[in-house]
Amino acid sequence: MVIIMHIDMDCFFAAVEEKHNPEIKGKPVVIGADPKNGAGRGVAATCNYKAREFGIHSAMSITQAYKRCPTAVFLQPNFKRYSSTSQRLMKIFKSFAEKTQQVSIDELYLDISNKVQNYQEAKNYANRIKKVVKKKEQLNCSIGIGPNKLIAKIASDMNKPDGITVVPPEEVHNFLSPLPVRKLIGIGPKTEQKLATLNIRTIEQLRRCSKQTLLNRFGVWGGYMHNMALGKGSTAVSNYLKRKSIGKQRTFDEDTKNSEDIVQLLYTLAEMVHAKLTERKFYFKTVTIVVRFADFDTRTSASSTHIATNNINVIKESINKLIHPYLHDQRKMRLVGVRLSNFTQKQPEQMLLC
DNA sequence: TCTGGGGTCCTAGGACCC
DNA sequence: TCTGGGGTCCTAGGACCC
Repeated sequence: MVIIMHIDMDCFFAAVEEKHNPEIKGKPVVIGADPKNGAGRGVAATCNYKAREFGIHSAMSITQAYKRCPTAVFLQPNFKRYSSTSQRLMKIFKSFAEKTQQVSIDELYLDISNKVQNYQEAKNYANRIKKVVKKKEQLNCSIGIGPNKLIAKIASDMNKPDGITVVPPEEVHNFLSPLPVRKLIGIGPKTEQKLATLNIRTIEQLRRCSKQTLLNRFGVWGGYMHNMALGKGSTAVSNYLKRKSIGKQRTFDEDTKNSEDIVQLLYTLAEMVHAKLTERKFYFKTVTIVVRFADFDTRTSASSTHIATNNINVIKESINKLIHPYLHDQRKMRLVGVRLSNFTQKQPEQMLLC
């Protein structure tokens, strides 16, 4: 019997800050952009449950969050702190299963099929994991257990914070049926809206819809959605993940039309991206720049070299070439970014000088 | 009114090759 | 003048996730 577990830390960034800074415990805490007394740009990355009582949530604009609770503790994210905590946590989790798959800084799957006999034992196993995490790191997590990754993932979200939700195979249908389609991975606001026009709002309604209807409306993705509604999901728990791209983007403090500032920022981003590239000993073929105008219209433009390289000058030359048409746009720019992709790890063959 | 930054995956069209 | 089909690579945009 396959038993998959999904572990998700509760309000991870905020919890790490509270642990590091005990005097803010019990207060609403928002991690994200600097609110600058209500004039800040950007969004809240996460917040604790106390802040949620004020209606603050992640991805909310930081000025909105500030309006809802000006007295909250606003902190800028300290990624070094989060990633070192994450590394220690992952080490703990990985000691509980041979097959694990980390999906983000605070989330992972465990295949515990060979660790427990049944779902009751799986629940006890989850309790043991939580105890160790609480003792070693003073942090809470929520755990979902099910016959595949999809069910485990949805389950872990059901009893937050500090919860355990177990969904044995025979309960999968009842578990999923009443939930909104939005709970399924990959169904976001757009797909939710399109499904609503077919009168499909719950997972049960999605399951009862004919597969052919979904295939006609959404293509292969429709068939995949139908499978999810039936509770089918992948059980492959593997850590193998190849980096596909490395990028950096930055929002200007104020929208600008100043070409020098724009190119300067792109060069700075290029250097940061290049540093990451060399750290990983990668060679790239494609440079993509992204430009967001003040009206949020976002454009990307890419160019590729025939042979992979790790030369920073290639990045800068591509930037010069790609940014040029956008500098003549009437609108001010809000954000620019640089992304490298199409990687090889081997040194590209030397070009023959002839 | 305002909307960050790091990513992945998919689609669709065009160029080009055989 | 009209004309195929398969494959690969590149580019642009969109949807989604944490």
